Amino acid sequence: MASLRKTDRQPEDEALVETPDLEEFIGYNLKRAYVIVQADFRRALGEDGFAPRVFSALSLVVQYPNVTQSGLARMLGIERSGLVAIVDELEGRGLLKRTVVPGDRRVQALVPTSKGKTAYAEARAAVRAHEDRLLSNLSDEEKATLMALLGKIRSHEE
Amino acid sequence: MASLRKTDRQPEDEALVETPDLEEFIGYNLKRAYVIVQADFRRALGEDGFAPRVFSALSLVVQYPNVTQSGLARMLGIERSGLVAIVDELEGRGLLKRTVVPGDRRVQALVPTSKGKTAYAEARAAVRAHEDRLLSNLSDEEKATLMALLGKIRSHEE
DNA sequence: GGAAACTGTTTACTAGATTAACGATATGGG
DNA sequence: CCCATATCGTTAATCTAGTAAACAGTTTCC
Repeated sequence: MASLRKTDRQPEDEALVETPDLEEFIGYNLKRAYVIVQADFRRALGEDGFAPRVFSALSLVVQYPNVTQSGLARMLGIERSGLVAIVDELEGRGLLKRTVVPGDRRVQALVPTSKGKTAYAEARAAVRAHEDRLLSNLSDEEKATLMALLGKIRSHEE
Repeated sequence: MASLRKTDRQPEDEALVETPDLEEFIGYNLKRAYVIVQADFRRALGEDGFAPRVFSALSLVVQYPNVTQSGLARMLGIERSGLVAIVDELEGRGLLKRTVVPGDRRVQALVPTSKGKTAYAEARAAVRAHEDRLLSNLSDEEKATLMALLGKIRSHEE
């Protein structure tokens, strides 16, 4: 048999193989693309950098200071129980504070520290660099088109 | 999301952070879109339907009969150890068989049963219906454009 | 002949996320 | 006012998807 080093040969005795069905599905292509982008994101931000979801949370806290955890979870589309660890991490790194809200002792508003704002600005630059590099084979117009089409899918969000 | 107001914008924010907006990142939009499509996939295929990755594996086994597990894992972009459970499930449901390959006693070729081919044809129809419905606000041309753009990202595979 | 590589598998671990429950608090109706 | 109901942040248990490392058996190559 021939060498099977990098690519796997398919049996020649079968009928000629057509284009795989999988490639026709948007969902499959979406996932494969997402995995690539996510892996590159992590690589770009490094070992002790932000995970994508932590970066997203910090971004929203910087953009919407005094947001509550429930509000943040809603924005991120995750359960508020799942947000606790994320906020713990960000608070542990001194990037935000849980603060008391006068008038409602249930909630704790999330406020970015100045260190948090700086860290976010730096991380955002790193993320932009990562996307610019990874997507350098897409023109600005193509990127805008992709955003618009993903937005059409996202229109199914609550 | 749009219902949330920005609060207490401090002057120093402007200096440090221009418009921190998650929506500008391809990765974020990709993930949000992926989550929606995947959730709808599962809803459409039902409680005891295929999970996306199981569907993908079955698809490839039907189209590439006699593929090995290593080859299949490579095609799916996952580790071969992670494929064992998927193949176990498909074999347990009688949809494929692990068969001995004369000439190489290490590998076990994966062959779809006729039940497996039928089940795949039905599942594929269900997945197509799910995508047609979910993406009904995209024209055929837009879907093709989206595929092409995702393909450009996927060109970074391997 | 022997080192290196490959196959399928098990085991252990991680990350991400969900559900259900909880105590504390807030709110609105009667 | 009281009480039912809802909300907030949190913990704990569980689930899924996926990786990494090791393994015995097998094959390839020099």
